[in-house]
Amino acid sequence: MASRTVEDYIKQIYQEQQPVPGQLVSLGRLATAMEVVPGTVTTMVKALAEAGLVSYEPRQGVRLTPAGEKLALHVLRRHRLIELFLVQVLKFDWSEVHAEAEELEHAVSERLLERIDELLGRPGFDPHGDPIPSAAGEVAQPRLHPLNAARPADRGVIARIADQQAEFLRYATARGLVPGAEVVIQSVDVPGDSITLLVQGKSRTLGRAAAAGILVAWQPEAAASE
Amino acid sequence: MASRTVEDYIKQIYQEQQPVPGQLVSLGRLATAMEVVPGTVTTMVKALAEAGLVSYEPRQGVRLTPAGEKLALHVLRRHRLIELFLVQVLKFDWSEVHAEAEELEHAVSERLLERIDELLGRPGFDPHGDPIPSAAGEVAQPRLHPLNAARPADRGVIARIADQQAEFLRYATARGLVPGAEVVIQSVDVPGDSITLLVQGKSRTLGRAAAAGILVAWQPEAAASE
DNA sequence: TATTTCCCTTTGAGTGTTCAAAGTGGAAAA
DNA sequence: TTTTCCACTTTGAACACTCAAAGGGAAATA
Ligand SMILES: [Mn+2]
Ligand SMILES: [Mn+2]
Ligand SMILES: [Mn+2]
Ligand SMILES: [Mn+2]
Repeated sequence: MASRTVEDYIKQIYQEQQPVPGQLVSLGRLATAMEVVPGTVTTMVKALAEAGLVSYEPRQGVRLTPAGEKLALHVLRRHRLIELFLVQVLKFDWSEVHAEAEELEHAVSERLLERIDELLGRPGFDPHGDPIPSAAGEVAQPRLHPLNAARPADRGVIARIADQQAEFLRYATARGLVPGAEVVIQSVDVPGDSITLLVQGKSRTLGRAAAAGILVAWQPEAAASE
Repeated sequence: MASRTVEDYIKQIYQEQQPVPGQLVSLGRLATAMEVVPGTVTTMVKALAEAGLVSYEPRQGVRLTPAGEKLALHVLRRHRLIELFLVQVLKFDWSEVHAEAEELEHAVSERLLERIDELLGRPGFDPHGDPIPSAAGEVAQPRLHPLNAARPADRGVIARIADQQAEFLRYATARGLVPGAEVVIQSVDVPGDSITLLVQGKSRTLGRAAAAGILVAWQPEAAASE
């Protein structure tokens, strides 16, 4: 059985290499993310390589092996199912489930996870819109785009909040910027570094940086073919 | 924060010294219960004493300090609330919740525990009839008696199953011997080492050893005053 | 009283995870 | 080309937990 520490390292490597699967993750990046000194990561990564979970290229970085990726997806599945369970069954706010899931993901048995999955109706996405890997390790990858790349008159549905800091999630909730909400872009102010959009009948303006944390599935424009 | 290991040792010491609170628990007993070699317990107990959780009398045994007892009750509260939650909300069988709770009791936050307690309606007893300590550390101690000490015509309600091995719990379930069930003693066969009683309209016979694992709250006899 | 026995303790060692601090490789700057 | 610099690695040590095996205390037995 992988220890709690190993599970967290593998999950972190998966997330750091997400943008470009198969990409090398530098150990410095990992050290920052795991909040340990660089020497600790070097030691740990050698152990992970020994266990066959990563391939390690000294001074270049690490990347997950198939076994590592399988483990990462299992941990992510636990994490995200637990977050959804906490929100739907125990009425937690979506801004406070992450820390809790970070612990519980290492403690739930397969049997309990299966019960939770069943009770929730085999959901595909967690409260933040992140896809929940299936028990077999498959992940949905909907084509989403950050709000900051939108153009006026674009119309779509918020699918995912990438910035999951508690403060940002509370900010987003207060403005109706939650997965499932329909949005229409009203204007993009390039010099002003902001974007204005219509959500739930209200006009909202937010900066580019904030907009970058919100991912939208755009509706295909009826007029523009191809 | 007490580690998982420390919490388990302290809980075990509490349970071993339960029959006579304040009693010394021998390290050998503890080694058997924790499934480690005796030397490990000696080392660990010194650390627990150092942390102020137990008082250690070399070659005599250990006993919890007030701080140790407080910790034990907190862990037991988590364990028992989790067991009840698994049975009531996730529809686990009461014979399979123990192992799960043994892990989760170290992973749930105070906030999550509070939600569970609230959702369950601040219950006083777990699925096996064990009292759930309050957040303040108070435990109900109903006066219960083992079935093997019953006399013919005694009448009462099963309150607790002390033998919590999965196999015994399934055996008990199949015969209606569960907390809340009314029982009337029909006969006690001393040479035959068995006892016969009426449960849910059915007559059941069980051996003394099995009867000892079932605790009953007897109804005061109407006829006998004093 | 002398001996045996059993439990408990001590010692030395190993694993997993971490840090502080010193050392090194190699890309980038000069 | 040479130097500088930063990221990475190495080394030595600590902490929590564990075991195997040897040593010791004192109650029970003879
Ligand atoms: Mn999360
Ligand atoms: Mn975690
Ligand atoms: Mn239990
Ligand atoms: Mn436990």
